Amino acid sequence: MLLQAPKGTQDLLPDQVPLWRHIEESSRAVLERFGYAEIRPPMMEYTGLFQRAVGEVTDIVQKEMYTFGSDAPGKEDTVTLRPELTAPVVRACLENSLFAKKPFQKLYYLGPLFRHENVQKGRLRQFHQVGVEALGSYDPLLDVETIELACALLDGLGLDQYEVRLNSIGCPLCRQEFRATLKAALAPRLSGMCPNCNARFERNVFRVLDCKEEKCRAATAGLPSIQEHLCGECKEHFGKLRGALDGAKLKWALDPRLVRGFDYYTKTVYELTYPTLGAQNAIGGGGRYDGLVEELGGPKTGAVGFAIGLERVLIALTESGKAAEWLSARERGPEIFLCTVTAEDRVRTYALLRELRARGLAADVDFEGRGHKAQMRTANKLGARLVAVLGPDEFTKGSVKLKDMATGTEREVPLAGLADAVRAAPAVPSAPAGA
RNA sequence: GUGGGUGUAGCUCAAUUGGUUAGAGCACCAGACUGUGGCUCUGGGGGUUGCGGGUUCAAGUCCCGUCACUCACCCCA
Repeated sequence: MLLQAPKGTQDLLPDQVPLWRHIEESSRAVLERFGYAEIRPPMMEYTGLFQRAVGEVTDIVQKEMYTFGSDAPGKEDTVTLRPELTAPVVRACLENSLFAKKPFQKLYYLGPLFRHENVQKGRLRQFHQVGVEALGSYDPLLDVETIELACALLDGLGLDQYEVRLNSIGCPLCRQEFRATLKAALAPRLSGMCPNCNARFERNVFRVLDCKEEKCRAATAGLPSIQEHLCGECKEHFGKLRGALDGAKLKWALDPRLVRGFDYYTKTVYELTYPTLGAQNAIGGGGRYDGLVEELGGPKTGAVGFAIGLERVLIALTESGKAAEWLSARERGPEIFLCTVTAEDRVRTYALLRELRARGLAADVDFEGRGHKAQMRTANKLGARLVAVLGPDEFTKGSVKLKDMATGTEREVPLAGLADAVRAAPAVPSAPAGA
């Protein structure tokens, strides 16, 4: 291969773009129904933003960022292709003083992110997320809203196999206490655990809890849960959240081992998983991050958010058959395709085409110099609703036969009134027949 | 970074113990009383077997190297 797209990137070809637009449009409709407004931060940010927000010791910051473009050697002005969007959104809010006008903001985003990591199923270097950030409230009901919104986004696409896993990882205070307890309990058992967990013990003890190794699971089986170590405030918040969630009749499961990768999460964390996604079975995830806005130099602000991975949505959509279902049901193709008979007809036909388009109709014509029959085949393949054949006879008589491709019936209309006739023709959805 | 799997036509895949001119389905193109799509039938175009080297009378097949894709570990959406 002489030419190839960079590893972990992909071309979205014309036949798959409609599905992406479907995902995007469906998402926007749901998001706006929930009162969220779109924000579009740039594709790159100064590197320091992510270092501060995501955390120096995370994998993302340590080895997955695309960083480049310093103006001068030694200066701290390199930029990084955004590996996540919570930090950029918060930065944009602060920089543009959005809180001054309105202390409570409900925002959503939809677009590509970049992480330099090894690819596998459901994991790319350039990938897409739809996500929300609700900033300016500590209300547990807001946590509930975001969870329900995440579910509604999947529901809106007909995805119904997801599971919601929920946990609270407490505030920095109770978490620190729990970390100490956990380490103390784990230390004597380390020798019997996998090398990974030994590394996690230093890096991020909580991760030890969701190790898949049998011996590690056994070692952590009887360990204390974070649930028992939450401070009063965190416990109350989580209690209210759970109560409200039960009221919503949403199926969810408490998972005391659930932890999230970014430093900024506090209290509520949750994850939506989907079967058939492979090892990367999370289709979305999020949580509360009450400390981040202040950490980035803003006022003390409560906030919750989540992100859903669009490539993973697409996998779920495809493997559940929903994608094929949607594709076959959708309308497609031009309203009218003009077939010519002789080469001389082509210029006059093109003039007619121009007129139809000017009247707001989706119209098309052959550009490959194909025969008449082949033009009909093209019209059929494109999914054209109507076909008009324009040969010497038609231009002489000043009238043309308009063929309905779904029924095969034809009717005679005056050439001058073609646009009106196309408009008036009953709009039956047309798919290529016999497929 | 590490480990497994796979690279043959646009796509999905065949090809015996190494043995003629590397095949099929789909897709594409063209025809089937010369101005009408789908369905059917007939015909046609299309391959540096990822790339490079080696063994052999002979390599898609065996060996070495390399590249790519893919799945998984780590981590995440």
